Amino acid sequence: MLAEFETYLKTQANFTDDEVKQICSSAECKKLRRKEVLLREGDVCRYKIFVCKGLLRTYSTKPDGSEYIMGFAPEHRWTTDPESYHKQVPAAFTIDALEDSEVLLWNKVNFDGLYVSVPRLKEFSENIITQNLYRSQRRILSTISSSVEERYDEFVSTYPDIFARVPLHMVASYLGVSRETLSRIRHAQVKR
Amino acid sequence: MLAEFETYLKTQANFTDDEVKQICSSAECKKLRRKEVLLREGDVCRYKIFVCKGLLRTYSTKPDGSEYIMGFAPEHRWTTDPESYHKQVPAAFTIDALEDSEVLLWNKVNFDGLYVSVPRLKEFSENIITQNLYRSQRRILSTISSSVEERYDEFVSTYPDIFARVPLHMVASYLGVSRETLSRIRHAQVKR
DNA sequence: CAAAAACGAGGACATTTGTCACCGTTTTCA
DNA sequence: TGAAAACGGTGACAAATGTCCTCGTTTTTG
Repeated sequence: MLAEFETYLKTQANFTDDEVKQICSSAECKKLRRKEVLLREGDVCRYKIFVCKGLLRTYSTKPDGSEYIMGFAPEHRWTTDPESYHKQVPAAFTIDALEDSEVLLWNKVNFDGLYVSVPRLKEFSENIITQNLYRSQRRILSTISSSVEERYDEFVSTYPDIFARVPLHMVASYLGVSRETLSRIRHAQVKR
Repeated sequence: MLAEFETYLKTQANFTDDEVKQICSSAECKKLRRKEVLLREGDVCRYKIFVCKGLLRTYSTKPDGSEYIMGFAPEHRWTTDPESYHKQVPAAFTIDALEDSEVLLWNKVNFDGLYVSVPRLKEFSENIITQNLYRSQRRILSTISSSVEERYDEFVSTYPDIFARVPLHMVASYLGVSRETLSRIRHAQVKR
């Protein structure tokens, strides 16, 4: 599991072998079964998470039990509850596995410790956060400026790999519409 | 104008006098008139921006001329086009002033240079970015899980200072609905 | 100061979307 | 493997929202 992460680190940023070794040494490997929960809403998020294999989902639950999907994290994506991790406060989101998955975990103490021995990790980490910010902003612009159909098409073409692996009702939730609405849109598209 | 920023720096993070001086010395002060454009969509965003006085707006324009408001930046808020600044690529957003404003600007070379002389600035900067990420995520959750009326109430109570200073049609744009829809919601509320 | 622009509201109507109920198929898992 | 759950779709109807229009007031600006 670590081997895959090592090649990721070397291709993404050009960390040295020694730096890679350091980063790996403070990671915790964890296998997740489908539906297994990694972080529960209300708990403090203890980890930064890197997905080696599989697919994670981040969502929020309303009192009536309905779920709202904030995002998906497939292989080679980092994820966490940023606010909970950063400030060590109760999490707003639940993170669970949509497929059997393999993840690497770093707790805050260990990860912050790495900043000392691997200074460049700080830049790398900031890059990851900033990328998540771009993604969020694009999604916001998309929701306030585009029709549901346009947003659906955008999702399919931007994340074809994810689209192929998640049920449609989760895509609907991600887009902020009902299952039925998404179904109608798809139906209208096949006719064309 | 710098005096205000200095007190901000000392209260927010506890930078030393010397660090504050360093940070200020590479800033560029700029006064903006209402409606003046600081960054134009398509140009490369050269600056990190700190608002000392006034109110800035970030928005995106569609080919038909319609504007979609990504956010507002009042006093003591940092703003920029993150992707454009970070990667020095054409900006997706326009930033202009809704009121006569005073801002401080740092270009990427200068700001990155500060990381060397003021190492703690890196943490501080990452904090700002992470806060923006929280904010974006809350907004996304809000749009996919709440009614327009709830989102309107949330906006008013979360940003009462901003709400009092921007026209309603911009709030509507920010929420992703038409002016008329917002008008109806407000009308329904006064009756209660 | 006066003309022009911006602003907020409101009505009428079409369109989109949500909700509810139901159905058949596929997948899951004990 | 067999029952149960999950999944995707559909129709009917109500509710929410967009669009287009007009109107009167306020604000801006030359």
